[in-house]
Amino acid sequence: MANKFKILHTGGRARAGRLETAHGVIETPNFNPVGTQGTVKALGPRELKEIGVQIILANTYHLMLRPGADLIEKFGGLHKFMNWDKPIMTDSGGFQVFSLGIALEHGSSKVLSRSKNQELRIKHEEGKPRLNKITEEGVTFQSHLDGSKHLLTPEKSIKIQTQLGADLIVAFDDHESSKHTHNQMLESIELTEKWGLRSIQKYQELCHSGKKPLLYGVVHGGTHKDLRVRSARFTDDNFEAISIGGIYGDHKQLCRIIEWVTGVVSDEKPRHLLGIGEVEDLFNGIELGIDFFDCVAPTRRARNGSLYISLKIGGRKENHFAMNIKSANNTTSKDPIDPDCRCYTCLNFTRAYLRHLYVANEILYHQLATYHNVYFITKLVEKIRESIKEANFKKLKEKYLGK
RNA sequence: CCGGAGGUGGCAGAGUGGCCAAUUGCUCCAGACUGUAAAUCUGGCGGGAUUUCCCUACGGAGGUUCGAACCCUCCCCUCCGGA
Repeated sequence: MANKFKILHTGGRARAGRLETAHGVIETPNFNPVGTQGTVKALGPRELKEIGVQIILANTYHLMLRPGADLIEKFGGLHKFMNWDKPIMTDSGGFQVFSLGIALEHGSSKVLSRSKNQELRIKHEEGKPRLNKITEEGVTFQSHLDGSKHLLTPEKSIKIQTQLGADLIVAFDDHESSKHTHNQMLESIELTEKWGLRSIQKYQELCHSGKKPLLYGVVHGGTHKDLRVRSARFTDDNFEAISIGGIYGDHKQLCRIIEWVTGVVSDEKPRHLLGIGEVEDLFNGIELGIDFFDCVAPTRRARNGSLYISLKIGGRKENHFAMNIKSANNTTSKDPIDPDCRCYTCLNFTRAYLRHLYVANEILYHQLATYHNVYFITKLVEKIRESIKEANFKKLKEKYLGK
């Protein structure tokens, strides 16, 4: 039977288990590399399997706009389209639709701080702000590709996700920034709840076979404890799987939010922390009972020259366990990125060569760098999984993060 | 040798009397990155004190001027064309 989640080991709130899906088993805790557009940037399925990646995350928003859900369905679903026969999770598109428009108005730090100039330029060119409109029905937004207008609703999101054939899907949720008042946040989670119920309804309408996907509800509530708890209870009451979204703030804030949610939610349901996946957060999240993570960190960091390194050569939370391949001191380095790493990149290439590839803008850099980072995170989570089985988690965490 | 063009910060290349320590691009240096509009973005890039500051600088040496990268004279060098 599909979608069977089983916890096999626990240690405090931390747990290790397995989730069965139509496309195979995922061992938990696990990390989903992000493959927004039906590809983990710079890595093919062959490399992903070689690394040991068990699941990837793709995105409803991007795929509905290009190449379109109907087209992918005609190819037999996303698995066949991209030639990946292991589990796929799709995001609902809620986050993108939010970050592409609403963020501009409300000033979401997560989105705005990084693309302010770009946003402003586009705003100027079009002569009007790109605001997305939220109504009870759904979100009207403009495509980032051609400016065309679209309406995304819970029903549409679920429909698209089933067309794509994902194993794990996410209910369509509303997003508010961390700066919102308690009242505004309350309104937001009420909308998320309504949309959640409509997502469930559509899901039940479309999925009845034994191969039906697992539907995650999304817990929101910003940094307000009562709202997070309320949202968590609602999600637990109505969904078979729990995801936590709308995460803002520092690592400690993040811990608080996770703690509130995992303290309320049923133990036997899988829990996914949306969009989070720096090393420090993986340890903290797992300690507090998270089973799944997805994050662009390893892939994006790789492309931007930030490569993960182990404790032995200076990896620590302050530097996000990463070094910068661009640094001048790598120019003549005959060392690999990380002497302890057994990945293809580290076994075969020097820092000097990788730096050269980066500086020369060569495609191979992206392949080798992304391979390393995804490998690093995948193996780290593997190690964490083992540590839970062997009741060593606390020790391992202390080794990485200190006391 | 004659004619023509030109010599600006690591490179290319603006500026042609004060708002120039000098536009811009590249290189270079550093940093950021958490449900990917991201092979992106931000900052620095003569030296020193390190709020409006000082010094050395636009091939070299003089000169004109209150003031010159910018005008004049001579010298050196590069490129193109002709002998």
